[in-house]
Amino acid sequence: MPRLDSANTATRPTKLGLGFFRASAAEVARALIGKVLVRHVEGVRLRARIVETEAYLGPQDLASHSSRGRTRRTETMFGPPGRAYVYLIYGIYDMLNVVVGTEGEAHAVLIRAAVPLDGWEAKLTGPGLLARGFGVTRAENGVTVTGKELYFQTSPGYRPNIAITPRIGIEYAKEWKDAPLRFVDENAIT
DNA sequence: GCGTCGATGGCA
DNA sequence: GCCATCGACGCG
Repeated sequence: MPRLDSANTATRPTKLGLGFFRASAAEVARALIGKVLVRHVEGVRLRARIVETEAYLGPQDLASHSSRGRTRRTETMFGPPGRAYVYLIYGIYDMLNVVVGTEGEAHAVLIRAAVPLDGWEAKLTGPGLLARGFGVTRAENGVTVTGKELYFQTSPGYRPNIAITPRIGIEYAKEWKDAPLRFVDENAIT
């Protein structure tokens, strides 16, 4: 009797490759719910299951930084997918995003919250705290998210219960403020 | 429990 | 003069 492949892959997390990030921002944002963010830094491995994301589209999306055009800050967004777009907000917090879609499109997914794994104690209940908890700062702007220090994994056997809502903190974005581009895992307590 | 507000810096 | 935020504070 042959061993079932699905039984194999169902027990071991696999790393998400570049292809995963070539889809639309909404698709990637939704697909990242329940996946695991992994960070290797200074000999330590940090892992957390993603429970909240938001999709930011190209220049037409008034909530997206790309709507202000290609500038020094947004340069990474307009680059190839599969890289981290990290910027400072309110002078205090760094935000971790992943560039997705195709190069030049400037679509990105904001990682907003996660649940720490492996006994790691951390508060990752918002984008500012998440980046801080993972030690991600603007120094990581432009690094690949399919490398050794920062990457995503599947979470075999985990089934998120996904809710879709408007994005947070973008009241200024006119007709885009109500766009259903925020994805939340209802299994998690937020 | 909820609303309000200050911190703090890069950006257009 | 804005912010893709957070936590502290004041209510009652």
